Amino acid sequence: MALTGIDVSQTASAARIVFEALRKAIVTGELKDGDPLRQDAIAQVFNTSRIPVREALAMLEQQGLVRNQRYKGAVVTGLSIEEAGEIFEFRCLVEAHVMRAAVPRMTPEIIATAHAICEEFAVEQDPMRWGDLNRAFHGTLLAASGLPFHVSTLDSAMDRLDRYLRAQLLLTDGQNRANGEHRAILAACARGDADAAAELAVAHVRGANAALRVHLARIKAGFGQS
Amino acid sequence: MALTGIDVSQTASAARIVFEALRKAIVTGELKDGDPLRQDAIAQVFNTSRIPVREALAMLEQQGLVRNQRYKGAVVTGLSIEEAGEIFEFRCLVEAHVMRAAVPRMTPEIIATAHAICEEFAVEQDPMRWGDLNRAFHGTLLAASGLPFHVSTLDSAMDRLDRYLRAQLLLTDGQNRANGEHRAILAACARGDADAAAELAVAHVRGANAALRVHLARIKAGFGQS
DNA sequence: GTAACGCAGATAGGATACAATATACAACAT
DNA sequence: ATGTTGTATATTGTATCCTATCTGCGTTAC
Repeated sequence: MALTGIDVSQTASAARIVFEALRKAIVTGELKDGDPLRQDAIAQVFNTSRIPVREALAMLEQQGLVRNQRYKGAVVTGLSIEEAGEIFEFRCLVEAHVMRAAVPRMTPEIIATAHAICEEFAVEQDPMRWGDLNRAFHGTLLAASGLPFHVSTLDSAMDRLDRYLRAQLLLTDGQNRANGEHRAILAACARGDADAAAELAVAHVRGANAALRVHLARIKAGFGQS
Repeated sequence: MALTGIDVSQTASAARIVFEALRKAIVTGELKDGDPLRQDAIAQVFNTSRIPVREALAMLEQQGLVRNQRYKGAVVTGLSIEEAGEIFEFRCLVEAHVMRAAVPRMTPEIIATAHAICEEFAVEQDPMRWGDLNRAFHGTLLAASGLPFHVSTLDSAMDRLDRYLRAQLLLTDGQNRANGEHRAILAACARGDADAAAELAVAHVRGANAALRVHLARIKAGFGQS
């Protein structure tokens, strides 16, 4: 028996595929706040029936990405400035803790991987990929912590914030700033300075929040309208 | 038109009812780790079809309370000692932060409500209600923080831990200990000492974790078997 | 003219029916 | 006896159909 095969049982159900696709579309901002999600339309896109779509919407609601109103349908949930601010503070709190736990456990391989992502981020031309690379960078470092519950909670928080972060990266000097801060965090990790890495991570998150507030305030004041 | 009525549109869908009922059954320990959840059986219990049941199971999976395996069905997820320990530490981290934010915002009414729950907890005979009262106590204080995302995250963490806490309350001197610690926390809140309240809350959570570890270790060693 | 009413189309919720897959067990070959 | 294979049954995944509810627009009463 020298036969190599892939685990067929892992083939995802339609519901899971739809869930992941919708999740990504919401997180990246492809689907915007308040956009209605029509079961029929989604079912057609994925060439399936509405049953798996409904399961996907139920899951998205649990993640806080969608609001479901009986007999009215699902819409993408937005965030107020206040809500976004709270979630940023949550990230600061938890990410600092996780980073402190992660630094002493980082192998040279992890540092190298993060470094590669960092460099790719710096030279990437396509703004659509910045968000992905940003999350990959943070995810790589945090995963070393061995604290999967904390990390998954941060992931969930990031899902709520990511569209706003992506928008902010595009419209300001965000990419450069993020790039510099990522390098500083990585350097602290590489020299094993957990406290510095945690502090830099917090500053990084707070900076993004501040930039975002300015950006949203401008839009609200009518400057950002197209 | 002096007619008062309730918002009929809030009548929950079958999926939501099933979700809440299963969630409560899992959280309270009525459904135990590894118990299989048969769609047909659940549908019969709630006198509905399998469609809403499947949506409920999808939601429970997002909450981490259930694991769904394609064509095999859903089972209640258990927690290893390590996983439970991590979630306890998460609670310590977040609850301390939320408590610090909550104390300066606590009104006399909130203190009074928490006090009433505390006293009810002390004299309650039915062990099945201890868990509910414990959560109500913590929830009342934390809600004052005005940090709904943090609080909902803590709630989700509690959902994962609660069955173990309830079991531990039953088998040790847990109720007395919890009761004393609750009163100490409440006293700190009442005198506006946020730092003390946060520290006491952390000690309270860590104590529960320690008691639980001892309890689980005993079971593992064969002492706790019936 | 305005506001209430009613109807029609659109859309979500749910039940039933069918397909796909897993599991247990019996029959069979060795 | 043991291991393999076929088959029956249980269970999950999905499609289709029906029902309940919402929404928008035209009608009508005042």
